[in-house]
Amino acid sequence: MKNNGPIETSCMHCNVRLNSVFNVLDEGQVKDLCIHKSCAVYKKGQYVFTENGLPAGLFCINSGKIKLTTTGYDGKEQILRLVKSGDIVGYRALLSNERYHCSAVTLEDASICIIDKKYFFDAIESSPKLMFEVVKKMSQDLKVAEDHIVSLSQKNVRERMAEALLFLKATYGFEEDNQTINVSLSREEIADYVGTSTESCIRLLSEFNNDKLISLKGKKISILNLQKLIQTANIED
Amino acid sequence: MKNNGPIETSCMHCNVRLNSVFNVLDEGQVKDLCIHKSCAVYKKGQYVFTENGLPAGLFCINSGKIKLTTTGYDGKEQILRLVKSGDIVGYRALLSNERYHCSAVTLEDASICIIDKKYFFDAIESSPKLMFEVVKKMSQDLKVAEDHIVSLSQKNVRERMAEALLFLKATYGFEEDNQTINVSLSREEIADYVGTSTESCIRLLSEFNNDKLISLKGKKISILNLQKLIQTANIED
DNA sequence: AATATTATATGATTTATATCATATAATGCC
DNA sequence: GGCATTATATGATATAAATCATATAATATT
Repeated sequence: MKNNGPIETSCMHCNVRLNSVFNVLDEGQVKDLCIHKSCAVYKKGQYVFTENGLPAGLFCINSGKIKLTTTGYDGKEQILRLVKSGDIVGYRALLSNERYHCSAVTLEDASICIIDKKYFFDAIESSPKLMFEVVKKMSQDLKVAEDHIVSLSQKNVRERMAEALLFLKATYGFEEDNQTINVSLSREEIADYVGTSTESCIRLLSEFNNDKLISLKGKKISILNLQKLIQTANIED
Repeated sequence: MKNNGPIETSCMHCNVRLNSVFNVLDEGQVKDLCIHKSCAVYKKGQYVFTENGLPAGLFCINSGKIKLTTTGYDGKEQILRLVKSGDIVGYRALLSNERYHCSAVTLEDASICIIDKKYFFDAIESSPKLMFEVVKKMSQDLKVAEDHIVSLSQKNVRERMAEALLFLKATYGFEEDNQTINVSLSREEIADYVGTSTESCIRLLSEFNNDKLISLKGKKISILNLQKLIQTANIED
């Protein structure tokens, strides 16, 4: 049932302005852009692009959540970035004219546009504003990556686990109850982000649960004591 | 004696083309650029810019080696990037209009140009080629950072140490003897890159030395058995 | 619905690596 | 040149976290 390719849909209903980097474009530019993009619907677990593939364009997430993963040593998966609606993905390889060094997989059903490569390059060349937006996006991703490096180098697993929960909350926000993190990841996926074993991940979540920092209901994690979670993460401020 | 500020020198003797991103400029553009940059000589250990500072321009390394470091938890230093002559530094914060999130410190005496901020922005706006060069640079740094994340998440200290030596070799190359890595870092600095304790770093270098993978002479490290070091690093290929 | 498969959970054990301790070598300083 | 400081080295110990093992719960599959 899975991985049978995305279902193409009309592009008329999706609003490209959703994607923050395009907010700098004016009405005419957006209209023009829409001609050169096509939308597709992806089922949960489908690949948007894969490691070592060649970029054909820029992907814009209209709805749904995406993980960017790379295959590490002994085939172990590493989650590099987590992406939400409004974000662009695949811009790095596209801009630097390289193959993808990671894969993009949907974490839930998603609607994603692809903007034609040639058109995108024309667009950023003619609109410095747009170019700066994309540059800012990459700059932000670089900062996040380097923060992750410091965390992995200097923090223990417990601290990183608490930090990861705060990161998930910051990225995807809460559900209507104002405490449940609005994303469903398996314990293994969380471990693949934190850089630990699945067992250690499960154990620590259990501990946090026992300590009433969080509560667990299946894959859904609720933050009960934000202050204590921040303390556990050992965040400086 | 240290940190008494860089000594300003004439800009006439330094060739901006050294800096790879500027290779795409033509003769006239280089000449123009030279008017808007100023060179400075730094002693070993001096700060080029510091964490939380505001960027005044783009730094180009004419000669010397630089480390980009950030202060982690409990004040522990993390080395994020290592830079050599021809490279640019401080571009991330400059482009995204943010404060520096890391400091740049010279590892040896260095000659560094600073290109005026306003002029640099004009230059990249008028020259898409230059813009793309800078974007490629950031893209490369992002890739390296994400590779580092995978390594920190999935490899043990021994593997990361071997990998770090290969990284130092790839970055700075060998001396004339074709085996001595052309950079002098303290054991603590290497540990701050690898993400381990100074003691573990010293111990592992000692081990590699005993196993004839490398040889040690003060801060100078020579690679004696590249093949075995690659194996130890557990590099896939 | 029944069975197979995968995900979550938790205990027991091992191991890598940090930490603490102390010694020696190298470097900076008056 | 001699003294202080810092860097390197190595041993002993503690401990965080991986690994191995097994059980149960939750999902898929037929």
